[in-house]
Amino acid sequence: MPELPEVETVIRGMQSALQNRIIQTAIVKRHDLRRQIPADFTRRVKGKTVKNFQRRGKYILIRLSGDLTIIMHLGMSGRVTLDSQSHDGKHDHVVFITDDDKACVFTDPRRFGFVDLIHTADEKQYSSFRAMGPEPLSSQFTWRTLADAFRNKNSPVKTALLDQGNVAGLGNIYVCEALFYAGIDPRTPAGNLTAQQLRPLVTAIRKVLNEAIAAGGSSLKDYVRPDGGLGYFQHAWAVYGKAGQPCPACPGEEDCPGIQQIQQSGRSTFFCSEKQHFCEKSSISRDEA
DNA sequence: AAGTTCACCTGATGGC
DNA sequence: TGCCATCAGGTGAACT
Repeated sequence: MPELPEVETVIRGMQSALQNRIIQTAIVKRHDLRRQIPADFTRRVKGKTVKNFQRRGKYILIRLSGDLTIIMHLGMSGRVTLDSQSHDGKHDHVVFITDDDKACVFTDPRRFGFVDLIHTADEKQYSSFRAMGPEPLSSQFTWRTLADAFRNKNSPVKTALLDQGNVAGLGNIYVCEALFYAGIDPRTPAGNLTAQQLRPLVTAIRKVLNEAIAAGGSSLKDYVRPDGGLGYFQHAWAVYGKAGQPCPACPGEEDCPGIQQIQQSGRSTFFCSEKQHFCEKSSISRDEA
């Protein structure tokens, strides 16, 4: 399920349900997720107060009393259920019981996600965060920072945007969508892009993320928000998962081939080659960079 | 060294 | 009904 908008939706749900609650206990039913859950996890979080929540890229940070931070990642199939009525499902891995006797359950069939616990002071050194790029919805993210990150890169802009070291939180869906709105061919080498293309790209990234957050994320497969409601941004996808369908930007135009699907770095890319233009390397891009 | 492929794991889907 | 192949929102190690 989870790219930045889905993670943000999960955090907002957890925040309203768990903020200022005390963790009575945390039952770890399986330690062997993508990373091992620390053996002393339960002992260390028991009795702690949930202070607040933050997001870094696709990672959920849960601040506890005692200067501890739970780091949670949803992988491909991770879910969080609040006020859960049952937590004995096959893939229910961690259950938090709070002082209002409610259960918050972390479920992840594929176990690509994980739950970890660190001292808050060690966060900057945490391996996942050390080389992570700027938050795309922050003022730190500009066409200039993207230009710096893309300089001399030959990998396709689609692949470069998925690299969390260039910009944090983007995944396959929203990269396809953003490149569509920016009118950029996903096969363009990242280093070829000029300010002319990078400005609308930054705008498009912010637009798709903000709209998806407002819609409660995209519900794919059986993903639901922590409160049980469905996100509905999947209905707003322009290109993702729409191979063979008409391009929404050029309906009825004879020279529009419709949405095409290709593979890039082993992942599906959806785009319209009529609306999205390939950018040749220009001397201008080198001069500006 | 940058760029690509693969492995990690389970479930859903579709063809035969 | 079953069996097999393919695909899926992510990440990082192991290749070239």
